[in-house]
Amino acid sequence: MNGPAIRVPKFTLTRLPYYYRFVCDCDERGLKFVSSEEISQGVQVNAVQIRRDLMLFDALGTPGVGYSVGELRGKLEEILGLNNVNEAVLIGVGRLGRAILDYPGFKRYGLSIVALFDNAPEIIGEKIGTKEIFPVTELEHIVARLHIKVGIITVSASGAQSVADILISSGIKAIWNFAQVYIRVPREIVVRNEDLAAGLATLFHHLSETGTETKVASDPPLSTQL
Amino acid sequence: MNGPAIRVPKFTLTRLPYYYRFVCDCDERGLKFVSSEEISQGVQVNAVQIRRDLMLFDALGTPGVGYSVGELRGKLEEILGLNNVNEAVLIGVGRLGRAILDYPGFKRYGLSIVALFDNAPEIIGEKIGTKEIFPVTELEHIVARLHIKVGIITVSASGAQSVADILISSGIKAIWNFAQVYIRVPREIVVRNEDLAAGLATLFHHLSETGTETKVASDPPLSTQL
DNA sequence: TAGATTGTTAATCGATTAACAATC
DNA sequence: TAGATTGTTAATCGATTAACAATC
Repeated sequence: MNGPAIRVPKFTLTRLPYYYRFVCDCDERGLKFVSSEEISQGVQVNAVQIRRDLMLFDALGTPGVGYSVGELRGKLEEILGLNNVNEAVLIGVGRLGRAILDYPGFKRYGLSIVALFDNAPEIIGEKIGTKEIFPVTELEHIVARLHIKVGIITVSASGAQSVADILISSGIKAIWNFAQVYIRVPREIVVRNEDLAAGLATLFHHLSETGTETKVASDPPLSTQL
Repeated sequence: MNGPAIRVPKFTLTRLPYYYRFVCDCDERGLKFVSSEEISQGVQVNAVQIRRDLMLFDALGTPGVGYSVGELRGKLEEILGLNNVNEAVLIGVGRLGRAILDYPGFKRYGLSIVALFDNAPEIIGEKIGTKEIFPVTELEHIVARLHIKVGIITVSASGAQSVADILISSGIKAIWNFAQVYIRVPREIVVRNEDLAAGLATLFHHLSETGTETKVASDPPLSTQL
């Protein structure tokens, strides 16, 4: 499909979603072309960087004109894997789980949460929208049967690893972990440990710096584990 | 207080919260000393990197022994500005706002949300725990009077910039933005744009890569704007 | 054509890691 | 002392930016 196996720089990948969001906005405003300089303004990334990043994926523009908005959008969707619907299960239907369940930003990304799980007997069977909450004992079974590839963990820290283990043994490929612990997984499983508190800490650090020095943090939200 | 104005590498700062979490865990387990190698295991960061990062802040260990858990914890708290209580206001008391309001990870970080704001008449006056929801028209007034330094934006994308503008004009110093837009602020204000969907996108990308190549993403959640 | 903006190479910059003497 | 683990320098690696010819 692609040439000689592109090696994507770690940080390029974290910038792509921002380009994507900006290009979607352009698209919705009806723009046909956009220059790297304009994207640069919108996402706070150097224009050369952007051209270079896009080049890596053969998302090419036209000299003197810029990038076709429609084409670029399509290309980014392809790179980011947004064309296929990504089915997921979510474990832990507390407040955080519920917030994620209707976080507006996911629509664009083709994320579809197809089943919910929790341990608390009093909410099992409850429906949120069209989705029923199942007991965690059903997790392995359902994930395996529906061939779900993504698991979202929103349980407490103490329960996270065991949930992860169940997910892995039922054939999950990627885990998005919001619990306050690092979970350990085999090499072939993709994990993203989302630690909101860590973001907060860096914010506080900047805040505690005195006057002039304060450089502001933005956020290609960064990085990736091996 | 400090010597010749330490210049902290951008990424060092994003790793610190992870060290902190690990060291807290050690502390709670009653450990007195921990080596850079042990921390390395726990947070998935090279041990040399850790020693170097800590060195920058004069968080020194003892050769042959390791780091004093208590001392290191204290030092990290100081660096991350966790000793002073950080008062914040939260604007937008929807599901996301409520989730953040009781996200367990914040306790450690001295974040205290002291007032809530929303526009929806039907929830104004409602109390969440001990905190009342005020109308957004009161925002400027209250922030200024209480000298609040941190604002958390959990409104929809369309409302975010105007909320930010109000916060800024009432003297806020830092903004933690969960809305799906980049907000623009003056240079001296610290912003962290938290885009959960972007995290999702990188997860999907890894997922769509074929077989052997799949290196997993972890996440010193990254980065900082200028 | 002249002006704009691209793709790409080369130069710079910063972050990571390897190596090791110093220290408990 | 011997063993462990540090602090720190030097070497490597990768990411960013400046410069510019090629192209529309």
